[in-house]
Amino acid sequence: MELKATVPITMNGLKTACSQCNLVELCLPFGMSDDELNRIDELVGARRKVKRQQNLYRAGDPFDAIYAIRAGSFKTDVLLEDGREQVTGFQMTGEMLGLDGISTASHSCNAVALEDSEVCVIAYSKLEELSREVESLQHQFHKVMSREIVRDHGVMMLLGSMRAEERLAAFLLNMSQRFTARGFSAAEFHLRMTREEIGSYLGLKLETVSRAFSRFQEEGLVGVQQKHIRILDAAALKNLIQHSHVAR
Amino acid sequence: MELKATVPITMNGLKTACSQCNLVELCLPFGMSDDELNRIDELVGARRKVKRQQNLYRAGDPFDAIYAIRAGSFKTDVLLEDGREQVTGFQMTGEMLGLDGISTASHSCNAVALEDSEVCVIAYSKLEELSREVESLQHQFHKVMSREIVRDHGVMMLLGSMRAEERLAAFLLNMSQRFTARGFSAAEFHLRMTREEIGSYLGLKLETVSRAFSRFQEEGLVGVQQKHIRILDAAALKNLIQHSHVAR
DNA sequence: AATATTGGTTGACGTGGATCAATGGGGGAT
DNA sequence: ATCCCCCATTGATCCACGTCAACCAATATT
Repeated sequence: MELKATVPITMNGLKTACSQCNLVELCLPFGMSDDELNRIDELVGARRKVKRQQNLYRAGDPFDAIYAIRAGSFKTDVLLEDGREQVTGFQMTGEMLGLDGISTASHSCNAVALEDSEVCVIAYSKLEELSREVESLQHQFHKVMSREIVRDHGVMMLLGSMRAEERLAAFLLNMSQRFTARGFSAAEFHLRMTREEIGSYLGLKLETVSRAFSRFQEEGLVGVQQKHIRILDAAALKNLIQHSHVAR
Repeated sequence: MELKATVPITMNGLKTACSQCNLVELCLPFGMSDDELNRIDELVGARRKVKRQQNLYRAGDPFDAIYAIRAGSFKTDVLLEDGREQVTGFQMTGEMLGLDGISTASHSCNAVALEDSEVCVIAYSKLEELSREVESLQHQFHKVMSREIVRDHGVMMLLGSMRAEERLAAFLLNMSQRFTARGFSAAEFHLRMTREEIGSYLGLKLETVSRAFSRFQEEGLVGVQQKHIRILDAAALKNLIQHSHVAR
């Protein structure tokens, strides 16, 4: 899933500037002109590497920065006192992490790397400062937050109104679409999360996820080999979601 | 649930200024100084009345404003093509509606009044403009959006990891807390939504909601008379959520 | 006041997904 | 390269919640 920069590495080592980043089309600076891009180049203070299974931040940590994923992928989750975990999302390159922290100035969930990853650290104070000056940054940031809200509503729909196989179908189509946006195959990809994490995200037990995968395989909708997925009949998956046989 | 303005009505009819509004402590201008309040008085262009069962906006409507609830209450929902409805939230006075629209410049859900209500219309372009000038407005707006994200994660936890009675307990405690914040009784309140709407929000069928209410009543946790609710043992309700007997 | 309509409660029964359990593989660690 | 533990799969059984249905209460309509 690692993306390599297509621009030449500059002399002074690793440049952290957004203007030099090939993820610009997926990330916060989406749609900005070169001029605007130059103005926000100071936004990313540093990069930070996070090893697989390590936390980028934990619930309760003081909030002072948001993060853009430069390479790798993450999950976010919330924990109940009794140990129950709810995965609230999976994030890939170009997506933002940490928006939950603005509300109370401390993070409300955990962010864990699903593989060795790297993020751009965006000091929140600097983001507010710059987005008062750069209109396009302000608007783009608002869009990112709003998109997160819309995405969450979609997950609620999944969790509240869909059956197990519908949930998994929606999940797979969503992953496929996001891989496509990153220039990878829509039909063939590698999941970085376990069946248990998928299950937690979809409100299902890992056995149910596994069985749904097997069923999709039997019916020729997808090819499943552990974490390697091949979408064989995307149309049938879409159909499954909208035309569920059971009235709910 | 109707709140009356405690400030005198000004001569020139209905003043829409935030500085004149008694909901300032719950709403977007929370925590602002008088100076700042005066600067954002132009934010609210108009008020709009919405009758019970009517839409404030629908999914697909072009987005140009967000709304602050002045009086009354709303639900937001998303519909699947096959007719399934997922209620994504219930909103009361001082809370914001329409944030979902920023992302694509068109609304992604429906907002329906649960009773005759009134909202303040905040032109989004003006909000962006003013929040470039007024730092506290900028920050407060970001907090409002972030809070929505955190709330949504809480709902995912509900839907993905909790049992029916836990969900209802969490819902009741949440309602109680929000009524308290508005100066109403924490122990006794009137729900404006039907069992079916509660069920949709909690990912349950209306019969299951009804049975859970009855069970809480039997056990002396709450008094239930249709939509009128009395919380009799809040501690027991809290306990129910964190210490579920079933390991999930 | 009479009637229609919508919303809520309760019972009987069915089922989708959880739980419990056993068995194999793959990939990370060293 | 090898080991071992985590992860995935699959089967058998169970149960929480959904479904179907009847009935009643509350509120709106005339």
